[in-house]
Amino acid sequence: MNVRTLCLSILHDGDATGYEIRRLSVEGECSYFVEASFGSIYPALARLESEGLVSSRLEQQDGKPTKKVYSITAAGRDAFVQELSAPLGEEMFRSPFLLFARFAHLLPQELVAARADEFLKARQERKRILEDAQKTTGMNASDAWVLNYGRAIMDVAEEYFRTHMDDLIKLGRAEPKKDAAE
Amino acid sequence: MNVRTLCLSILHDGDATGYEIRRLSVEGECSYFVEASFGSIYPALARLESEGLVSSRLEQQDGKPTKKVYSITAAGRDAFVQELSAPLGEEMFRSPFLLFARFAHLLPQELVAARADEFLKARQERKRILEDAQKTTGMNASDAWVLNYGRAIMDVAEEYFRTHMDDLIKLGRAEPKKDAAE
DNA sequence: GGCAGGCTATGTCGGACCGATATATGTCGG
DNA sequence: CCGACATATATCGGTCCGACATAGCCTGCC
Repeated sequence: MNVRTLCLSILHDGDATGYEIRRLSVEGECSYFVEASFGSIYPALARLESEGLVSSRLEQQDGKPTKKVYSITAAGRDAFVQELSAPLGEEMFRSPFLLFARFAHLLPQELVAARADEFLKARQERKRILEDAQKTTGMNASDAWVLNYGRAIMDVAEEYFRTHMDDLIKLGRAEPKKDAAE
Repeated sequence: MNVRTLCLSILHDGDATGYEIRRLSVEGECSYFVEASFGSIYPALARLESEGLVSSRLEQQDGKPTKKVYSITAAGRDAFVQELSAPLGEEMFRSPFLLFARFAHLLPQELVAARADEFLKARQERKRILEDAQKTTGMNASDAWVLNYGRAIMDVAEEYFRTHMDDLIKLGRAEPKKDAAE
């Protein structure tokens, strides 16, 4: 599941610029399971265009820079369905915080508490994005299913973390380098 | 949170070869939130050794190729704690299956059903690995906390998916290319 | 007025990382 | 006896991220 497929999936639902694709992938309804950076989106779009899977047109705007709007072609739609029919890649989950948490006993308690708080806030922000997306209209049944699945898990993840984070913080080292302050 | 830090985290708990680090990162208790391939582990270990953060010794075995066992040094432990004290990277979750699911209405129902089944099996396998890890002895409180957090979420994810996957499958296109079979 | 900062917008580049492959050794089953 | 599998190390091409470069326009502030 590469960036090319991600671009095709967004263009399948409507025209967009590279910038908009990036924003959708980071802040949109699917930001919790697909994401891509400019460094891969722009080259991917250029290659897709050279292969005839998307087309582009320049569009002037007043008060904003000229943008390059991409549209998916018939060949692009075919390639997209083809891609979805191929074997799927593995699910991937990376959490620097959980690696950090595994070594809480090596670290000062205040640091563990601060990181835990950041983590909770980040989780709540993600949840909020999903809730906002759920309010938008023009969503098909598949999108709704995926969104509901995501929300169900995020709700539990947040709830569980909120009620157990104190146990984690208690594992942190109390009063580290006390002498330095005296 | 790079591969170097992952290697240090494993070596912090005991000596290991590159091969063992890979196996732990893919099948171990933390495989659900950290993972790395040979292509990044071996170069990372070589660089860590050149920087004096780990040391290595060759160990002959009968019935198996000679292995290169790495140990963390005092400088390595310091660097590891330093790394954990630095700002953490973002959590990342990638799911080719959920992208697939968003377009279930474009795809034949049998394909959706097959992928959903694969997905459920993969989830159950992950859960099994975590349950096995929980049974092992010699686990500290931090490890136990992380493991409990992971299990809580995985249990819900599996349960929710199992009870809702039929709704997803129903969104698939019924009887595609029927004429070809007649 | 001017100018710093922020948003929109496109793009490049170095480095990190994955996945496949190469290589070697030994076991085990058919 | 040979292919399949497991252990073990290592490299390489290609993909992708994160930081940076560039540029126009808008807003707020002193």
